[in-house]
Amino acid sequence: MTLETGHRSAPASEQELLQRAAAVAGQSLAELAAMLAVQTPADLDHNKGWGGQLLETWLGASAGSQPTPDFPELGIELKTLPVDTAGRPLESTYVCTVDLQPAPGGWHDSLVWLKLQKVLWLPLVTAKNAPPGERRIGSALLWSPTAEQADILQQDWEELMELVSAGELEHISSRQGQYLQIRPKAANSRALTRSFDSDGNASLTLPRGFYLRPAFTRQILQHHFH
Amino acid sequence: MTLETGHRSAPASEQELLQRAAAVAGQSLAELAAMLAVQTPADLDHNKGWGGQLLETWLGASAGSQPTPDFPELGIELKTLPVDTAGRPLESTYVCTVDLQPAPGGWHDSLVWLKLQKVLWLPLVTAKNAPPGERRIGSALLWSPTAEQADILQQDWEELMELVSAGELEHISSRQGQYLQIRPKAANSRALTRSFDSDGNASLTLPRGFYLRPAFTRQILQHHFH
DNA sequence: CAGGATCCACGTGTGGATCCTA
DNA sequence: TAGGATCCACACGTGGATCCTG
Repeated sequence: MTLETGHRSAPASEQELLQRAAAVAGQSLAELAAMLAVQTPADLDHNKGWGGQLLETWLGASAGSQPTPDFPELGIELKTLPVDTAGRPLESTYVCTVDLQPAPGGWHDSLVWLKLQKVLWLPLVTAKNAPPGERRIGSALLWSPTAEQADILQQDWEELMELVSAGELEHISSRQGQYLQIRPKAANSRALTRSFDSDGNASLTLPRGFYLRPAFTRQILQHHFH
Repeated sequence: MTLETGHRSAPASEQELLQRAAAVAGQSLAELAAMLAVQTPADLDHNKGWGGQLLETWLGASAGSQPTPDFPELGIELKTLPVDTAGRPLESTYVCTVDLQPAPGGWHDSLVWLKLQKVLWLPLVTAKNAPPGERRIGSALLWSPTAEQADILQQDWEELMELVSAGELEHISSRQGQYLQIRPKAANSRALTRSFDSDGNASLTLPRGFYLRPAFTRQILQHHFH
């Protein structure tokens, strides 16, 4: 394995992407950070995305924050997934921002579907109270939803977007959705973004994001590694 | 409706049983207790089975505590089910005692299967902190497991009984089993009953029972009352 | 502002314990 | 001791809040 620093070219194929992931499987994030000449923080309190961005760099994901999959040419989205020592996901997984002034369009036009069609799940094994550097990179899983999973994701998305489109944002609860939920996605609870109410009038509300529930990502990992 | 006291003859048919159940649907347990000339306790702390036994009396279930369905001629087991005001089961449901020195025999010979083949679920609507007399009798549901439900119950039973038969009782956790679990069923944690260990030697352990998880009975009621 | 995510207080669920009757 | 069940402390899950980077 060659030690490289700085940015890296995008992988040319699924195979190359999987090889890059396999090359660091078993390593700690501190080891990967050293290879990339990046500092390892003592905690994630003020840098929650550190692990994900470290692996984006290593794997050669497109820089920047664009509403597209991380590897546009491959149609693959990268998601790191904090798991406990038994391999069970510990947190929900952010998918994308909810468009609160949505253009017309169905599930198959949605950003959620675009991003979830093919995902490279990269477990980060996180022991209790362990610092970020001690997290270990697990075996990557290149996943696409089964027909059943896609059906339920679509149902969830349609149920939620129906309310968004009707301006019923205040009637959306994080408890809705079997696999997919809508939760706040903002700097803080005072942040505001443009939306509209049920009368069609412009208004301002807390920005929201789509998230996958832990129960769903647990199912995905169990299904493949059990 | 005739007011009757004391014991009642067993119902001669499913239809008669369902009619007796329908006759008290909507009533409070205090009203039923008055009809049966039974005292209503102020709480259930020292009489947890009061509601169940009241309805056994009203419906004409066989007296006594025998390891058979409550209506042997009809092959029907009666289960009262405490539910919240939204109709969601609040507690697990006791099925029967676990035989800790089991005779050989499969799922279809088991007491669990015998009792669960046909169950009359009788919801008892229980508002928060409401006394026993204020519980209201709901609409009865005569249920038999679907093929899928029966499959999972069988899987659970086989997984659990394999451990019991191997004397691995101490390795059984209440967390095992998707629908069916094994939990203590005793006067207290010092109670002991005969069993044997993994070396085949006689020993004494806490008596256990089979229980249905609330998630399962919620599924049953939802499926029928949607 | 979109994407990279985690933090943590608090409500819900339930595993273990328990009680009465026949 | 089998059957009728419920009680309740506490672990666990998660909904709402939050933080950094490009």
